[in-house]
Amino acid sequence: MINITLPDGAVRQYEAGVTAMDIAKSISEGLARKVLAAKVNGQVVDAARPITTDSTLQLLTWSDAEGKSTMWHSSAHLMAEALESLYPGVKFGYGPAIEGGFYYDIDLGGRTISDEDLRKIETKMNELAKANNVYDRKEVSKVEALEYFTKKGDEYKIETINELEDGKITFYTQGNFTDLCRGPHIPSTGFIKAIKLTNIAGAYWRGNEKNKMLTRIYGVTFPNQKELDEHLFLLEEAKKRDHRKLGKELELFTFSEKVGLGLPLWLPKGALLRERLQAFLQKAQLDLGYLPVVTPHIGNVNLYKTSGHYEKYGKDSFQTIHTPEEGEEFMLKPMNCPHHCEIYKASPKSYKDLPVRFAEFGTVYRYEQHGELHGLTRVRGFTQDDAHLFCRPDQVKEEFMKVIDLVLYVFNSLSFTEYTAQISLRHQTDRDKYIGTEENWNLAEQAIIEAAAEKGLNTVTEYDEAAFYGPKLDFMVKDALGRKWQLGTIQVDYNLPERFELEYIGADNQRHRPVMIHRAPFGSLERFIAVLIEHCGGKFPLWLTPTQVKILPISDKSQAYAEKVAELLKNAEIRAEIDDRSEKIGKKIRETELAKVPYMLVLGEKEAADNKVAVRRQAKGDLGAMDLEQFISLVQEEVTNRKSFE
RNA sequence: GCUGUUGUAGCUCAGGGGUAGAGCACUUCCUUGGUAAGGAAGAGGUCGAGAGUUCAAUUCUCUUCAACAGCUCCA
Repeated sequence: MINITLPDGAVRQYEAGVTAMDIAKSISEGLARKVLAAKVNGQVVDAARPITTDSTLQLLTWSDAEGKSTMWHSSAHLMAEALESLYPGVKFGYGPAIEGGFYYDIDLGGRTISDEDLRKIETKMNELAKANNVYDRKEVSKVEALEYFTKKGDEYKIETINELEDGKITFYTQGNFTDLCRGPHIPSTGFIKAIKLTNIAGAYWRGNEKNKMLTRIYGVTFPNQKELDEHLFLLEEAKKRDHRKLGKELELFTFSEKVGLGLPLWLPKGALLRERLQAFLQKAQLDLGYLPVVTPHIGNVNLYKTSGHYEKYGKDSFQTIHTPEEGEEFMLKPMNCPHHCEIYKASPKSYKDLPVRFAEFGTVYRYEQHGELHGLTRVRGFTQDDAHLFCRPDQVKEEFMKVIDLVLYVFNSLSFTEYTAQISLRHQTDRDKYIGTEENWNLAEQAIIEAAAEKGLNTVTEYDEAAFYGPKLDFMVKDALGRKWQLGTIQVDYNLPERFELEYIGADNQRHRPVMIHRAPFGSLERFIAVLIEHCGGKFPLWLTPTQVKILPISDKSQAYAEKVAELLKNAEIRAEIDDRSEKIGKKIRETELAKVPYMLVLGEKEAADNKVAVRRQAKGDLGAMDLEQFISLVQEEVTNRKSFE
């Protein structure tokens, strides 16, 4: 008999060789129907794997992330089976589970497939799922494995097997399909109840563009139809909220081929929204002792040679521009920090002056590959809400914590309530790509880890994600549709102060080197606004929205009263517009609703006579008539408290 | 940058080897209407750009530019 410890701490005894599925059945049949895989002593395995020694056991179901990924991985196999039956001779690359589904890279031997084919493949998959074939695991020798795939003529699998260690190779078979696979898998295909193949794309074998381009088919599966429907609904909703679509509809920004790709043009409404965001952050920063600075859009190439950016990114930047007479070289500013370092150097600093915090909404230009450009989230010219804090080594942690507070204040003010932070450290072994000493790196990494812990942030730690000059703390927010976005960033930098030979005079009357912290709560205004648009679906909070109130006179007879109301709103610093077209009120309301203007004031002879306004809230409807003063205080209260739309 | 798909009016889209289509938006006129589309008339396009095939190309072919999806990249 062996002891099995369950997650709640309960210990049960079973015969050696018992499987997770047996144990599930011994607990309840209902549970057994839901078990997709098991975690035995921390390792995810098939529910049918015999357990031979005392172990801890966690049964994995659809509600566990590992349960989902096991199901999706098995779904990739199911899709492969369907493909093989529909397109004999197809060869298979990799077919993993990914966040939100799975894909399989396949070589169709010159054949192409379309969206209609996806429906055919789905149908076949459903058929095979209903057959409820078991995913059967088999250990094979390297020779056997090679023999099998040589016979099949699948060079991709052969290449993969050649890199595997003999004795650790397993095959999984379901129905008529056998694949090289480490596993684990769900018990049988019948657990897959709802299938959607989402799209087709090209992908290089092993992600290397020198290799052959394979066809990648993406899909997602669920244990019931309802969850698939919800998933499809979210996809629809995401499409509706796409910031590129809303940006056009709400007249926030545009692009012009003539101006250049990746260079957004802000339309008046978008520009005003942007300025309000800037003003909001600027006020918060002034309160926290930041000092505004302004620097030019170009800088002498020597500036970036000093900073190290030229060496690292010069080839991938916009090329330098030259003065006609002297032949001096300038670069478009890819970063604000070198300029800020020079500002720091403009006057001698005492330890009493520190920390010094220079803030600038600095527009930077970076060459991004053509295929990378995407709406406002990936552009070639963008404005960072940048600041650089120069402090003493003993101030790093405290400054870092203050920045964390600021970032969270910004998120909360914009109703991003779910966020995590990623601590990005060096690669654990490969350290050639970093600038700076081992000692400084260790100090910086430690400061971040401690500050994040003391602030009680929900963090994940990633190695090999640090910038070349220092470790960082990146904030990821979850938007209203549950999608994750990377926004703000805080980075410790021991490198630039060294390169720019920044100094301060200490209490000991000696020269010391300050530490620099880069930080940007929004990251880039462009990207942030894109995320904000999608988060709120274009229904901006009242304090940010371009037009707060639309005044809708019922007919010309109410025009004079409408103008009077508009004047009073303007005096109260409320952004209002009058729709004075000779259209019917129904049409004006419809258009204002679609333009997502939060408040409408329907003004007719009745309101004029009573000196009132009839208030309508976007998406909610008629709120009834009230005194104008009452409406103004309603709006002002909502603005002051930075309420989210709903 | 690579692979695939797409490019027709300001927007959303239909069409198709022989004088270019709709709805919305726009302009003018009529209408003065009470909480999600009142009516009429008008204007608006080198069918992304360049070349080729053809008597004839917006339509077919090639090249190119851009957008979209994915891959690779991201200070």
